Amino acid sequence: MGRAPCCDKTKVKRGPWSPEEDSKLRDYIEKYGNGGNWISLPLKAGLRRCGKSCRLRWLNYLRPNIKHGDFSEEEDRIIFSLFAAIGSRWSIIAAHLPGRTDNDIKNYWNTKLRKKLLSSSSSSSYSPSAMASHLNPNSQDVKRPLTPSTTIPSSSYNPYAENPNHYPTKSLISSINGFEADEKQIFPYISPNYPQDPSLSDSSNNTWEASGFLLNHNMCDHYNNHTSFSSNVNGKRSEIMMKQEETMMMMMIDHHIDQRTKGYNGDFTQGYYNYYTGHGDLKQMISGTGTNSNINMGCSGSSSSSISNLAENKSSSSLLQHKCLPYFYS
DNA sequence: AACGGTCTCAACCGCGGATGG
DNA sequence: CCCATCCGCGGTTGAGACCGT
Repeated sequence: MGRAPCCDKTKVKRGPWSPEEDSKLRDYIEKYGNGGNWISLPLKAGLRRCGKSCRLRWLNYLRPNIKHGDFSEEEDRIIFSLFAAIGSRWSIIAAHLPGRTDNDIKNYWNTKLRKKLLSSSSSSSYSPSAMASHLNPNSQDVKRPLTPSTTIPSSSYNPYAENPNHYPTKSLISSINGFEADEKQIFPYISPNYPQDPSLSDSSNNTWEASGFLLNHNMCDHYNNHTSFSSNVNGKRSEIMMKQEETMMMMMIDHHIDQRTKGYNGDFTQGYYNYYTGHGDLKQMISGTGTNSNINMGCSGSSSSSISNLAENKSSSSLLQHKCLPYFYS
């Protein structure tokens, strides 16, 4: 048995809205609001429409302060950053772009941005360096030579599936705030001793702390309170910079997972990375002058108590949990 | 001008989650 | 707890616009 329809399709009008219908809907909502019930609204407003259709029309087209027309480069960059970090969570992405609707952004991504990204990348997936080149149009894409692919199941979303060596490189690192670094400066932070199988690690006595890779990331204020950002060494810090750093971090995590799952032919389950952050910025992390904090790699599921305790002992830090790509060992 | 292919984007669909009785 | 209802979201569709030949 299927799901009951939200309204009788034979009694409601469908398809494009007429100017008369628009004005009826606008007038009604401006006078009375939606009354907390979209389903009953069409009857009250004198519209032969489904309530869901009214809601969509209002939210995506009639509501005040909707921005139509071309997206700016800044908006493009925000979309690229957020897509790289959280994927197709259009409503969340829309929340960062005042006046834009999730539907608008989704359409824009599907028709323009995705092609833009793919045309700039040799891979048909969303590679980090392609993302990076959009985060910073001045960065140069540095590619490693192609080697045989891993046996990671293609059903999993894997941005490296077609080009597993297309990891974050200098182009990505340098895209952050114009800072120049190379991968030799970054990847020693990934501990070579991290256990291949998370079940081999003892999370009861904080050994996770030593098994992660060290990364200083100044995201705590962003997550704890969206209205407050920490400043960088120059006293200034923009939200886009935060997003770029977050993207950067996710890509480094991707890299780490990929390294650890190379050749693995079993099943993967979706899991979480637990990481907690300290203060300082990316520059300080790379140069080793900041307060490095631990990123706890590979702990699937909810956060472990040891890491929670660790976070609680650091007043200036916070525990974050990021749902990551489905690369985990099952 | 005519035609066919491609693109755009408003609108629809169905699912999962929240809520309330 | 269960169930019904509604909301919000992300994926998909298709009519009309646009473009190339």
